[in-house]
Amino acid sequence: MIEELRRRRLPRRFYDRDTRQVARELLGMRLVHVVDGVPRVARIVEAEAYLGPHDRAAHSARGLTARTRPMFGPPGHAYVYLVYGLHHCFNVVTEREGHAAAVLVRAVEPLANLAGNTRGPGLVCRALGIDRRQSGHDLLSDDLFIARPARRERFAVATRPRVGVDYAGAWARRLLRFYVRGNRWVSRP
DNA sequence: TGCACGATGAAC
DNA sequence: TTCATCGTGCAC
Repeated sequence: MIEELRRRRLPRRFYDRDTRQVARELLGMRLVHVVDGVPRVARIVEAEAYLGPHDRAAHSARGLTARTRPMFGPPGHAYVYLVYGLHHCFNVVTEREGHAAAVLVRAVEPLANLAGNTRGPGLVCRALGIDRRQSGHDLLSDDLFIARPARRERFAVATRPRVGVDYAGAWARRLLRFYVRGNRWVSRP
């Protein structure tokens, strides 16, 4: 199964595009983390786009720091950070190097070797075994990557404001959160 | 060196 | 609605 998933791994050019487009198309994709030789597999059902330094809700809006460095790097890499001192959030870096945009994976549907709740970004990381040691990790690697499903899946996409960014003024009201309509694993339908 | 504050989750 | 909990970023 793991070789099949690796064959369907998304190429660099998938990530090197408009961040909203990437966020929307990430829905339905398989997020895979191999832990102790066991592939944990989940279907992405909710994601948020963070457009770049001009986006007041994005971490890159406060400039390049040791923490946010991966956001400023090439697309197709992980950006993982700690929020509220206890939860990790997994992001996918998008667009050309230097653009500093990313997509936050907010919820996934468990498919294989996952235990527990996955409705929310902190819970996604807990279930998949992701923490900030994975920040900067290449998503074209063999142990942490995103793959296409074996067959096309049809679903409707809902668009909403992002969660937890009220401090960002008008940017908080932008419709940059996408999820699979009707999916029971979405964190906030 | 100190301090205010989260791209959250769980309990009440 | 409240609170846990600590790395980060920026003010002294």
